[in-house]
Amino acid sequence: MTRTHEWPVIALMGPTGAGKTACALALAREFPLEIVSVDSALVYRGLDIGTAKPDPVQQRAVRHHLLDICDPSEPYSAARFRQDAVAAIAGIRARRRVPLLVGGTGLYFRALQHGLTVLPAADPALRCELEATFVGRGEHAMHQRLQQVDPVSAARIHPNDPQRVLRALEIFMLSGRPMSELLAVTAPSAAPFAILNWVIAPRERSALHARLAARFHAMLERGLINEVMGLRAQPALDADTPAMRAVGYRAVWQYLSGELSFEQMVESAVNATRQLAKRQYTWFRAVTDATWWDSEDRSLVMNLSQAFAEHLR
RNA sequence: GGCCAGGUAGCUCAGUUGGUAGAGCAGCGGAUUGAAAAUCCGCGUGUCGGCGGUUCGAUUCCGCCCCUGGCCA
Repeated sequence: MTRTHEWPVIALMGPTGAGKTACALALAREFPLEIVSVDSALVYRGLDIGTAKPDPVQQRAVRHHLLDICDPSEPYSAARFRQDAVAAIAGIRARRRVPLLVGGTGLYFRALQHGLTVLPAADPALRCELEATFVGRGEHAMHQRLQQVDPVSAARIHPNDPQRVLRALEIFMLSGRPMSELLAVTAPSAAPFAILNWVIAPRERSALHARLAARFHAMLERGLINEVMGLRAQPALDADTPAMRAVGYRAVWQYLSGELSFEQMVESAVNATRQLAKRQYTWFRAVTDATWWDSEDRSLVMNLSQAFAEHLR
């Protein structure tokens, strides 16, 4: 147990609804684990039911990190995640415990494992300013501006992708240098430890679909609408706040403001969940060194703990 | 039973003055560097309800039948 810090960190990734939490808790009964959440929605305080956040009982059973660390009115980021995760893992190892990364946010896994280029941080005020400058100046005005200052990025980023166009322009405004140049000159630094990638997912994604619909109905029964009503009552939150665009929350918000009927809300939320799962598969399939575990396999937990024991040896 | 309106992609519908059809949504594949549960890109063969008839050619016109909805009995 004294050489804990030398073991590679296991990353348990999987699409929403694949049963990551249950697996992690089962492993924690056998090994001295602490869990580091890799999830862009679980960081927000007050988003509990709709994010399927581990409940208080589960959180008492195993120590969890990176849950409820951010107010929903302020945006979290991949860069903050990387810092927070590295710090959390260092702390766990200092306690001579074993860290386990668990989550479904592909960008965060990548940012942690392969690092991020040093770039200027997001600047909300500048973003507002840029939005205001280009509004009403044509569909692709901002992209055309980017074309002038950073043609390489402009060629890579589709004109219809406002988020990335804005970010590239923001980087140029803040640093005076094109994003493409910064990416080219500085290599991102990899994680200060080895990571072993495990993916838990049904072999056939369609196996998830029925379960995701049932799970959303269960969330409604557990009070999801009340949870969103509480969030809507916070003056700092609106429909465009990143946290309120999370799967389920956006649809319930629209339902509460009368844009969707109840049936439309349910349909929209369940569709969004399926689409999220699909995008997660795309991320995980791109992890070339990952070991895939079939979440439908009855002996999954047994197999996982066997493999886990091997790696701790 | 009679009349009317419909039956086209998984769903909601458009369309073809006769040359075998296309949107939205869903679905599928992909991208992803401080918003990522976000944002974006790409992918459309389907007995055009069935059977006959007219025609070089019918999803389109005609006839009969079946189904759905409405109105009348």
